[in-house]
Amino acid sequence: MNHFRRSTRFLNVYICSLCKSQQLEKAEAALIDGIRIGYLPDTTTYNTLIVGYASSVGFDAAYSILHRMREAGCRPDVVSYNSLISSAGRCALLSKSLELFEQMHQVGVNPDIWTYNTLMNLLFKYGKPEEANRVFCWILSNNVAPCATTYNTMINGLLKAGYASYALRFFRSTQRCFGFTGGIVTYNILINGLCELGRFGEVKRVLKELDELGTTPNVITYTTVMKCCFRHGKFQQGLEIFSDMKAKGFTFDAYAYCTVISPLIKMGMAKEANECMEQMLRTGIRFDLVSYNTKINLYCKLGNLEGAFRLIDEIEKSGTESDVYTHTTLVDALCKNGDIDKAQLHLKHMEMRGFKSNLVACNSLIHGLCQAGQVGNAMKVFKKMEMKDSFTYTSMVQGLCNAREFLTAYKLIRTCLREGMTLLASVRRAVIFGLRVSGYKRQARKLKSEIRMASVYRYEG
DNA sequence: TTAGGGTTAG
Repeated sequence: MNHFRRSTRFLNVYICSLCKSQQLEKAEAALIDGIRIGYLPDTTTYNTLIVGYASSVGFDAAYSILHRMREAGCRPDVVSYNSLISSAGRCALLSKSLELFEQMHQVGVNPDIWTYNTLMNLLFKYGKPEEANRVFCWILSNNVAPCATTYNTMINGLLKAGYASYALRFFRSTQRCFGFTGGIVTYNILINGLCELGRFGEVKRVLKELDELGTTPNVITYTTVMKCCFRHGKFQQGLEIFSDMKAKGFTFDAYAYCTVISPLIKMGMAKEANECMEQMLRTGIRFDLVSYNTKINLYCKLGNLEGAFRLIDEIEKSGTESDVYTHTTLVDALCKNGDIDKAQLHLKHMEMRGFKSNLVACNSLIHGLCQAGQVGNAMKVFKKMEMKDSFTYTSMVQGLCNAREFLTAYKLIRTCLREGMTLLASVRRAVIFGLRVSGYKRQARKLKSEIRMASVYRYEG
């Protein structure tokens, strides 16, 4: 008996390593070979396959393992259900996750703290913070012991839902009532959430608290603060953090590299970004989709569009699906290159592949059409767009000014202001100047005063 | 089997 148990354990370890490297066919073959020579698969074997199928194929494939498991006489346990609940959530199937939670009760499998943590996380992720909070209260009232992940999930979810003050109060109360001190993960969650909300004073206080606790910041802490600096225009400070990380000997992962490469591209420092990318390639890091998208963006900015398109094949060969970022980056590059026809063709290609029309791609197209002097065509795209933002209006108004259609630009800019959006100052000035020199002095005065009023309103708001 | 950082447009 012990012999079989030990052998099954070896079989499970082997199947697990195959699943992790996405070799599902080999994992299935190992299972068949194992049975043939008398190593009976157990619940852990099938749980391993659930995780393998969930990460490489998808929820349905993972769910089908549950039936195979029962047919083989193995009873699904809490790990089987937790893995499936999590997989359904990753595939945007929240109702399926909740269904599986119900099913657990019906078949007599008791949920554990992992089940509740996963559910809470999914409820926050899909915009249901009240329900996530109800799960937390349920945990407490039913004497299930929360763990660090439970508190961290609550803090993260509350911050992402915009309840920063409540998240901080929640953290303080877990410290007081449950003796939860919080570790580096908690502090990283707090720093990231507060950075996203622009509450830099509190970020500084949290960083100080981390230091006082004697906890060493890790690569995630640094990456988070660095991104925050770049996002708020503090490029020099961001680059200093990057140098500091190198000096301290941090091992850079794909997240850290992408965090620094993208702002370098944005700042027009393509040469430096390329050096950083080459460094990233030298480390042999496995490229995931975001890394590939960053590389595609870099190639586009270096003018290597052919190389950028070749990278799509590389992505697909690596077994990853390209996404809306991949294609939108290419549409923008084609527009900037003046290849408007190719950009429009690529947009059609995106639609055929099931990508919905997206704001960024339309904005790039409007900008490209205006730059190419096709203001009429740009206006057609503009009118068809269901959603517009300040980028849309800025490009369109700029295009109209270049075409000396100041009255139309005047009407658009007023709509934009009414909707509470801002335009680049240079574009606002161009419209006012254009109106004046074209003899529309009254409209120019009116617009100037409306712009002033809108800025006062925003300031007071 | 659960929680934290990275990608596109004016």
